[in-house]
Amino acid sequence: MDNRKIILQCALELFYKRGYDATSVQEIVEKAGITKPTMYYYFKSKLGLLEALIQEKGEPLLQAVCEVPMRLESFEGQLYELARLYMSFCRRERHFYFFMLGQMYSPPENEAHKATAPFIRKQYALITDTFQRAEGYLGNMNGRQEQFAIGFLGTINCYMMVYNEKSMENMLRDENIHAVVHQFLHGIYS
Amino acid sequence: MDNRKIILQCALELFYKRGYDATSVQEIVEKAGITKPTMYYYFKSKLGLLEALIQEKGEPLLQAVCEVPMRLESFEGQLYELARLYMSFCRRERHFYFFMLGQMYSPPENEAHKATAPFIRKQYALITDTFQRAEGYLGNMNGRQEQFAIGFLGTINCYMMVYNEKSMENMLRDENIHAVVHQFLHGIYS
DNA sequence: TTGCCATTATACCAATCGGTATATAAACTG
DNA sequence: CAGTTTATATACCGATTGGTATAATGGCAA
Repeated sequence: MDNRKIILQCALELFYKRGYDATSVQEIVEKAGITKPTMYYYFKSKLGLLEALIQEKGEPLLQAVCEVPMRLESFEGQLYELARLYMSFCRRERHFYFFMLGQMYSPPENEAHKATAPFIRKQYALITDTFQRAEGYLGNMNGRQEQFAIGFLGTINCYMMVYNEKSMENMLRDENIHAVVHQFLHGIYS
Repeated sequence: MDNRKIILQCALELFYKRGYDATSVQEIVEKAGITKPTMYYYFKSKLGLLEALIQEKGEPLLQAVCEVPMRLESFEGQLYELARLYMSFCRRERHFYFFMLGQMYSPPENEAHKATAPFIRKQYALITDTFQRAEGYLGNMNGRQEQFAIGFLGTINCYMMVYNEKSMENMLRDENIHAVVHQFLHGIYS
């Protein structure tokens, strides 16, 4: 099999379990069954390895989020579709998603944070656009579009954390997707 | 001044900026203007230093959260008081709070995560109790008390992240406290 | 003064860190 | 076949890591 992909996968699992800083290059190459120069041949540094990981695992999510408004006209429909998208992605790429989630809250001066920040900012920008386009439907948001985006993704992430501790199998059922969006739109009452 | 407290404060600022793993003992003692054996005299290890930090900075928050239901009868009043408490604490101990927030999402096998997990679990337990006691008011929650607790704290944390990037001065105004709890209870509509 | 105990520093440890110079093996190219 | 490129390993680098053995302070009690 392709050594490059093996390295990426092993690195992801170790980054997820131990974090970027705490994972040594030595551990990665041992797990991958290769040696250091091989890793430095494909990725010019430990940071380069992380960047490649973000690029190759993250791009499909950004692409999918991008395409949602092109397929759906209703604002609420877009929200449901986004929730479904994120939960589906999180189930498929669980280690990657929770690793990124952790980086989001990690110190801004951190090397790993800087590598992850653009990917996360792109997500927020796309979701903020979704609220921006709903201006006629939601009324005047007083520039709180980004706050809504953060709150929306935050609510989804809370749910995913809950399901992560039980099982993620049921998470994708329509009633659960509905519950997340409903909580964001209408709160826990009703 | 007390060297012990200087070490704790310097460690916190470095942990916040760079993360626990990426911060070396050498950096801490240099910033504190002392040498390594002094640090190892007060805290027997780097991990011991972190544990002392969590204990001494975190205990007041747990204590305050504990006392909320003793002072207030109304469920919604308790929620407002909790939101005010967290925002006030976050403003007073900003570096500590965001450091803990980052640890919450960090890998479970991580040494630093294990040290912070009990503190975070205690918080969730106390908030879960608040929802449990509101059973008569909220109706049957079908065992979703903990999910509500996670969602409630999650919503508050999202708001604090938003205010952290602007200014935290206005965060404590009554209308903002109200907005957070209202979003949790009634959603972004209404 | 004497002795004890709390506090701090000098100087060091083995282990590990990210990264590389160099050599080699295999595969493609002419 | 020879020459080049791609892919991999051995063996090493200086720097830094968390941690400590040892000794010197300083103040306080007897």
